[in-house]
Amino acid sequence: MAADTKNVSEKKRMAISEKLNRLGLKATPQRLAILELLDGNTSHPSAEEIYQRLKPVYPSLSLATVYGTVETLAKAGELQELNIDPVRKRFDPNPQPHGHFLCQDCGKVYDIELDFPKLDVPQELGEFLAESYSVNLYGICPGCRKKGRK
Amino acid sequence: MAADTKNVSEKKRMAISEKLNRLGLKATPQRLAILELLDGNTSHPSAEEIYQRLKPVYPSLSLATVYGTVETLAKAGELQELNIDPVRKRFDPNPQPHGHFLCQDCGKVYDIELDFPKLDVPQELGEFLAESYSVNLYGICPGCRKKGRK
DNA sequence: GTATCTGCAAATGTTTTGCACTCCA
DNA sequence: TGGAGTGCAAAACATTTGCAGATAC
Repeated sequence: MAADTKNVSEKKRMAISEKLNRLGLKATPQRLAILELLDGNTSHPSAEEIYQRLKPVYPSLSLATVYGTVETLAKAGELQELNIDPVRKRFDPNPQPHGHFLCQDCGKVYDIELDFPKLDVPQELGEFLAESYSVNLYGICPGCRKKGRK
Repeated sequence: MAADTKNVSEKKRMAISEKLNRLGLKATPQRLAILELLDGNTSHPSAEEIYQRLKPVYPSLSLATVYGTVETLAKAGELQELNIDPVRKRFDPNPQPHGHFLCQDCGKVYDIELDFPKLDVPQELGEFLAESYSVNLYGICPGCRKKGRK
């Protein structure tokens, strides 16, 4: 069991490592850790949250490195920066445009399915050239609605 | 001519003043100035830009007052705060949800028409209750495309 | 070996806050 | 006149930057 788990994360780490090299980026332990944390993560953490989660495991990790890494990865198209939260950037390992919902009660960001048409990007919109887009919703999430009903 | 212009802005100011009172807000010179500046303004200024524009006319105006005023007005539903620019909030006098385009070259924010369906808000989306939403596009604006082509 | 990357600390820029004073209703 | 609103200065955050030392390739 433990061996299996280890194999799985080994494999995952190797895949991430190769992906980084393919992008011309060095596969440093910090980058591996950040990408591994984000992989399949739907909590849309901020830079600070990523830092706090990894600090216990990589005590030498610096917040500036987290900022640098997510910026590099966003530019490489491996993840997206979300401007949904007015206070801080959030990061999403899924670089495809999709809807997000910010709960104004608990501050959590959720992926959300919309029947909005997908927009292919880059796309010409009149004389504007759109290279990416985002759909942000604001309101109350299911959990907070239940709490509110008390 | 000058008299007409004065009448027009007099009327406008009175309308704004009444609107504020209707909302239970005091019609202070600062609020009138901010609302008058924003009225019909499609440049989506930041708090700092509003402050810089009004400072020459109202030298005592404080940046904190600008922040307070736009927050109050946004809560009252009279304008909307845009989270499109990762660095600073922008303000739009049109409180209706509509598309925005941020030019990654010049930093200008444009209103944009989309054939995306309008979403009535508040709206139930599964168990989520959406109270507002925004569609943000990122790319290059017509002016910057022309410049880039040089 | 070397260009890239990291960590640290300081700087920057935006937004918020506390509080005394002012002024609109 | 009283409570809401303003201005000021300081504080609080999020993010960026410069640079010296470390390290992946």
